[in-house]
Amino acid sequence: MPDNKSLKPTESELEILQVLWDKGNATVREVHENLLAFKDVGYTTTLKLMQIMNEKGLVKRNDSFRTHIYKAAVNKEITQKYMLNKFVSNLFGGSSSQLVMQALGDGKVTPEELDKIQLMIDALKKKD
Amino acid sequence: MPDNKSLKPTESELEILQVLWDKGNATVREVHENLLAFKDVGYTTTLKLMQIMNEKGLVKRNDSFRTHIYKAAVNKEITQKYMLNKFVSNLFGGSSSQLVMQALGDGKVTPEELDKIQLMIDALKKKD
DNA sequence: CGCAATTTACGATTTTTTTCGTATCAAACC
DNA sequence: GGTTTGATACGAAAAAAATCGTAAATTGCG
Repeated sequence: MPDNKSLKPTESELEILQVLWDKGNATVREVHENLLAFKDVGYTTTLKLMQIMNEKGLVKRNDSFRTHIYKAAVNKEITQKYMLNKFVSNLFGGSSSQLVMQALGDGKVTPEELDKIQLMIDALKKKD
Repeated sequence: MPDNKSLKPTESELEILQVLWDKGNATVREVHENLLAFKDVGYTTTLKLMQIMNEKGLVKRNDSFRTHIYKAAVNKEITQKYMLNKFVSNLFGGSSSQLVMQALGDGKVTPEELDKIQLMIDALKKKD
């Protein structure tokens, strides 16, 4: 099981992690290009952030080549879960179901996804 | 419908908002006492934060008395929704259903709450 | 080889957020 | 009335996060 130390990525760090989770491996330039799609930021800013993340242990890098190759060092699901807990207690007084209701209400969930969620609910109910 | 300006409370500000949403009205001291339950912070820090929030328009205050009385100036649900959107795009690549699945998986949702969620799903499905 | 392009390293600055000390004022108390 | 208590105002510092400029190194190419 991947590690779970008390790592709390900042918002910018999360943006980078998302790219890495998605791509698996990536260079600074690749990550940066992805960020540019929705954010205006300089290359060296991205670079610096990724260097810091490396020091913190949020990412790993292979620097045996001239162009370093990065990958996430924290597990996606674990990080999501950790941040989700924080978020739920920060904004929903700890009630996950309240958050779920809010999230479903945004109208962006397709019927197919609703089906999947329903399956999950059924499975959870059987457990009791 | 309450206002919706692009107000982005910080983490500390959210902690204060939660107290105010819960209590309706509260003095600085009351809020501060609530914060102390889970956080170590000085009184004037809380005071200052609430003053800033007042300037920003996050809270309103009645200062006709010596001891000011504060209340939230932003709607709870709207704020939750706004922050939720940010969170979903920050951590779940914009997929609400992914977030829902994660949230349900934490095992903290009671069967009764599951029922409520299911009702909501049914209602959403009918809409198509 | 020498030049252009790309990359990392690094330091420093800027911006945002959080924190708190000190001054001041008003009310309550003896 | 003077003192203690509890409140706000305000400025400034500290801490955290984000940004970027510049320099140095490596690679590839003409």
